[in-house]
Amino acid sequence: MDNIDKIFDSFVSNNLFRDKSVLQSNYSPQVILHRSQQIEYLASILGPSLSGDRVSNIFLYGKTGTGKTLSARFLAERMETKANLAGTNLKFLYVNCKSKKISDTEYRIIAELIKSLGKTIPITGLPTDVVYSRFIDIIDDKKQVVILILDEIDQAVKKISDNFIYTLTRMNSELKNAQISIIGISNSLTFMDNLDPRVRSSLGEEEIVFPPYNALQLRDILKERAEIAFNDSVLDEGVIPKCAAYAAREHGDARRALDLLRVAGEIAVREGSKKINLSHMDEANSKIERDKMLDIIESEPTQFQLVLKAIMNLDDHEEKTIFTGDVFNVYQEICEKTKNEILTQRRVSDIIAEFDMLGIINARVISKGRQGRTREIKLMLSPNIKEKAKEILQKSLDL
DNA sequence: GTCAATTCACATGAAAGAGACCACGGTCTAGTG
DNA sequence: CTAGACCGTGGTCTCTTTCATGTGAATTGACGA
Repeated sequence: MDNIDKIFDSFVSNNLFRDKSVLQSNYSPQVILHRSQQIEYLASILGPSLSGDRVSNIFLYGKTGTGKTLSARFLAERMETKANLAGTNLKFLYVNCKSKKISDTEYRIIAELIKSLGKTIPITGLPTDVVYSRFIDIIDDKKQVVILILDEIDQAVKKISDNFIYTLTRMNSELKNAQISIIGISNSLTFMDNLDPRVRSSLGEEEIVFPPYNALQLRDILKERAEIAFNDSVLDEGVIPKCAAYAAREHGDARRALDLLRVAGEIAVREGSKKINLSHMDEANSKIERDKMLDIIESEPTQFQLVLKAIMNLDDHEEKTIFTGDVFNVYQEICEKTKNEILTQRRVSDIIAEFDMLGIINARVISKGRQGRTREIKLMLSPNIKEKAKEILQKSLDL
């Protein structure tokens, strides 16, 4: 009882946060710091759309958390209001190709686009070309300029194929009244290189690079947001610089920096502390790291967890490096014990590759001469995460 | 000793099947006037 | 007569399996010095 009261009290009387939403990633600030160059350039390219002209397709790229999405949406909003005043039909459609809902299929991306136009379409069940033509119909309904913002477009292309973009860029030729342009946003800098040349030239009519923020710029951003988010003088000296430094190490990811600050705040509130200090920061940093991993592990399907379990068992017992064959054997044992279906080696091999992508393990393809070719696997979880991960696996596999 | 062929133990690709899902459209049922 | 429940259809999606082909170096064995 008392404890619960205490917990509640710490929330009620918490005078650290003024407005926490400012630190959430979907918050869009009034001003965007250190991006004026990019934004102005973008604006100058998009400008003609205000008078109803088609504008070049644009390709934005930069690492995560460099303000690509933010800048694009910021400008989209401003331009839409401007267009309203001027009486031009200008529409921005924003789609994140990576979000779970979309789950990276051509069909759903179009479906999402249609939905954001206010029309609906079955989530599945229609042939893809029908969806396209319906999309075209809707857009071509009246004279307007439509600008598609395709966020994380590299993900879409990886899962689907690049002729998806090609179709989109070619769509203009089928439109009679409307004009369509594309803003592609990508995290990967090399994304453009392995595209079909036709797509590359049509998508990349203009390119804007978003360089990572350096520690100083991050500091400015953090300071600005922190002033709104926190009450006065709750941040210890050095918290923001440290936060900026952490994030700068992670290739200048501003989103990460803001998360860090928010979590540090939350930890401080929970502790009932009056201030946020450096130790909160450190804790926040490891918590974010840990949560991310554990979340991934927990949400993984059963078979993936079984394979991971096999890898962890091997990692526990043996000092020597782990190979695919070993994993598969242990995996089979575990499956028999837990009465799970046993997948083929082929599939397990893919699963291991996916773990590699997730950063849970580090796998390297090596050739051992006569002993064949295999992956050399190393578990990349730090000890305390590993323990937690074990618990999660126990829970979700045994019962 | 040297060099090419062999061979291992998988990696990597392609294709195709199983099972789940979902809107659509038609049919059936029950409730309403 | 109409709204809602219920089914079959046609399509997609994801997860797997099956079949095929690729691969890099340790090993082998033939060859020549």
